[in-house]
Amino acid sequence: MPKVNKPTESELEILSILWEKENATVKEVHELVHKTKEVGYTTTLKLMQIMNEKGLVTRNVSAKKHIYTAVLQKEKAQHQMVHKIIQTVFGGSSTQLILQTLEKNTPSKKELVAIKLMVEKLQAK
Amino acid sequence: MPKVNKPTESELEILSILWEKENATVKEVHELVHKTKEVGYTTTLKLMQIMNEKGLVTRNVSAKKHIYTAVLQKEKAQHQMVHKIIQTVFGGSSTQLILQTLEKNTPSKKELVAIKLMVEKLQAK
DNA sequence: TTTTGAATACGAATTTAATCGTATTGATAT
DNA sequence: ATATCAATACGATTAAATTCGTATTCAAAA
Repeated sequence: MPKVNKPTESELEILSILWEKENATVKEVHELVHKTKEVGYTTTLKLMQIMNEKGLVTRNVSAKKHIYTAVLQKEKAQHQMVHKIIQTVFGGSSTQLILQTLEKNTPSKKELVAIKLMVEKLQAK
Repeated sequence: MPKVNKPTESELEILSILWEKENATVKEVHELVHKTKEVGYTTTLKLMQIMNEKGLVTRNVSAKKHIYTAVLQKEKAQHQMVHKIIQTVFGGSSTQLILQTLEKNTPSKKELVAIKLMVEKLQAK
């Protein structure tokens, strides 16, 4: 088993930032994290170092300011999380998740069209 | 704020069982939990007692074997979790979640029809 | 009644995650 | 070269979740 590096809550927050910015220094990440949470700089630093050890991110150390990049890709994390949620609270049915999400968050006209197109594309196969 | 009792990982596992069985004793819950995880009886017991303190479950104590029932309802938990995931890894777009889930877990013909019907129902409004 | 065993209660240890203070490093401006 | 200061390294503490051992309780069988 290739080991599923499930990021923790805080790690996910940092990953989101890295996905957004492609890559970033600790300072840049911290500035964004700090907007949301009251937390010290070295806390963010430490978390990113741990994430590096875990292999969730890599970093370029050639300069003094290390440049971090996400290793765990967004799509992978999305899939992991969706899969988990389907198994734990939707009895393994992705359709249940979809139906309920449609009901609770009625998408815009445009989005509904996009979803319908996707369904039809899958039906065509 | 009415306080969002976010269940932990282990608590969720127990809740799933209670949702399934409507209500259950510690022994019944533990037997199922134990199939998946190597964990002692008193661990499950303690968790359920803590969940009771938190208000995630209630219990009927009139007999020696306490009967536990979920307070946090399945739909509520589903919604909480879906909402969270949409915010953290799908940039707030429920449609992104839906499209990706469709792609990754191609539902059956029948399910595709159900989803399409739901979309059309929403479009009609 | 007394014994027995299943069940709960509860304290405490362990593990994992998050936080932070202080030490050290290294580039750059003087 | 040296002082400065931004940046990283790292140990240690705190907090939260999980685990479990032992004590206690209680109903039913003997």
